[in-house]
Amino acid sequence: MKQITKYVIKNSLKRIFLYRACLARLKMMGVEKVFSYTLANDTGVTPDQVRKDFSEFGIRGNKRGGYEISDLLEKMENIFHRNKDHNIVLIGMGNLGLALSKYSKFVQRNMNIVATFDIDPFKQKIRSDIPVYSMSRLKEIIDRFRIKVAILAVPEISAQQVSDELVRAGIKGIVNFAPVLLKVPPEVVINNVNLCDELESVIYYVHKLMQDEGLKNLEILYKDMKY
Amino acid sequence: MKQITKYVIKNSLKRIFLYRACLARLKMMGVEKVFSYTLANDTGVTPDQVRKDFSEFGIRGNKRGGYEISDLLEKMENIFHRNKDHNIVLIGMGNLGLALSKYSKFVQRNMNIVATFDIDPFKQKIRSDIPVYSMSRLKEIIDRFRIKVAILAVPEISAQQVSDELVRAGIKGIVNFAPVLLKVPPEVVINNVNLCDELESVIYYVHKLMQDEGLKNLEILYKDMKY
DNA sequence: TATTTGATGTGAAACAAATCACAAAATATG
DNA sequence: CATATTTTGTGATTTGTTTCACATCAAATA
Ligand SMILES: NC(=O)c1ccc[n+]([C@@H]2O[C@H](COP(=O)([O-])OP(=O)(O)OC[C@H]3O[C@@H](n4cnc5c(N)ncnc54)[C@H](O)[C@@H]3O)[C@@H](O)[C@H]2O)c1
Ligand SMILES: NC(=O)c1ccc[n+]([C@@H]2O[C@H](COP(=O)([O-])OP(=O)(O)OC[C@H]3O[C@@H](n4cnc5c(N)ncnc54)[C@H](O)[C@@H]3O)[C@@H](O)[C@H]2O)c1
Repeated sequence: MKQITKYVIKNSLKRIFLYRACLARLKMMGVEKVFSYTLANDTGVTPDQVRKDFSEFGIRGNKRGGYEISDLLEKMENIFHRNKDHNIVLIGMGNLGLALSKYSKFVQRNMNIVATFDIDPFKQKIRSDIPVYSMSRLKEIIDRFRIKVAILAVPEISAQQVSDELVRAGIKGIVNFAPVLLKVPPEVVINNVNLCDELESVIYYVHKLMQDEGLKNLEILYKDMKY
Repeated sequence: MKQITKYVIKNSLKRIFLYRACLARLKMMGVEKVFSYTLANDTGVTPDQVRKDFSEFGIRGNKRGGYEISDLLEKMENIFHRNKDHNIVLIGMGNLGLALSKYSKFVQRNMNIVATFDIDPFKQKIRSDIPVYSMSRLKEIIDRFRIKVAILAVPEISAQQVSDELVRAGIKGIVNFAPVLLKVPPEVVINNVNLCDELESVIYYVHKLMQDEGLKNLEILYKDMKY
């Protein structure tokens, strides 16, 4: 009945995030306008790609004049629904969960962890701005705040079971830090973040690079690791 | 002089990690053999893809007989240099750094954080299995342990400066958790992990899914979010 | 206002990745 | 031992993504 839905975020979307981060920085520096090649230079992609990506997401500038940064950012905010607040829950207040609950960038981007949950009564006593609830109150809180997205930071062994609970409680998207492939119904979005794999990837590429040094191979590597 | 090298790990490599995780689990369960469709079922890709990926990484099974799990895992260990130990350093023992330093999966996969560093003398007093050094000892330790890979968990504002220090000390690969694009020489591999983006991606896809429900759009979404 | 300049936006072309289709090989079966 | 069956491995094909090339438009200039 349950099926695997293991997703990889599209590269063009990742690049849009990149552009946005860059634009936000430029805006802070007082810059008002950009051209596709400005963004390209700053993010390491080609100007063509910037424009194609914008085209894909329906973002348009004005010919000759480039793009108005505020305008561009506003359009992106709309695309990503960043003008509204997003309430999130976090399950598992262990090492990782605790760190994530303290991460201020989430709030800065309007993503509020409004509640955290843990099976361990001891964890429920953590003094923190965000309340730590017992798992029995999961559905109640998710319903009350109309929460659709959860961060899962429980041990591998409990991940599937907690994921099932989340889906039953109405969660539609999960950022999963446990190194397991969750089985969820097809209408639930899973984004697996596997930090071991991220580290291993780097080790893999570093080895590849050191094995056969020289520019020829650098180029091959670059092909392998496209932006 | 410095240039941006912002990489995205190739999807085929990500899938190999997926297969390996699956194989490890099957092995633990006492299974000895797999077919491409076994792996495919478990990981949500197609059997063709599994075989093509194996082909790309030079892994071969035997016709009709499928693949011997131990053999397969050994081949993968070789590809990923997992038979040897990998010494790593971690910079920034704040919320995230502390969590990462306690993550046992790194050790299980032969990736040992042998030293951590922090600018804050208070952090250097953290009682932990892994020593916390002052930044002044960075080069000394990196040289002593012949370390090539670092995890960067310092604030956004210091990330570039610390990255420069790491590169000067001989680091060739960095997993960067700060939401900035580091400028490094082309022979240094950067893997940016941006948890805000990961969360936002999920919000984006959940919205997309809810906006226009129904199976037709589910299919479109799947195209957007390929395995 | 006409002309030049410079950047966008987008089809077309080139390239890359995934799927298909089937020959080849290993095993099972009669 | 010949034949049927099953699964791999890989060219061929399709599908998707990036790069190229240039028409188009907006602004600057004369
Ligand atoms: N620590 C890290 O840096 C790190 C890095 C990457 C991935 N991860 C992954 O994140 C997850 C958490 O890692 P961690 O190091 O924080 O582990 P941890 O053991 O420190 O924390 C896990 C927390 O989950 C709680 N928990 C256990 N079962 C539960 C359940 N059924 N319902 C609710 N809560 C439950 C525990 O009480 C604990 O507080 C693991 O899957 C791990 O593999 C951790
Ligand atoms: N907390 C999280 O869950 C989280 C999640 C994703 C990304 N991040 C990113 O990871 C980084 C660290 O986040 P955090 O929450 O752990 O922050 P933090 O402030 O808790 O920790 C940062 C640590 O880096 C140390 N530091 C500062 N400047 C330094 C320097 N020049 N050299 C060495 N050490 C230095 C500080 O003393 C501190 O201990 C940030 O870039 C953040 O954006 C954090």
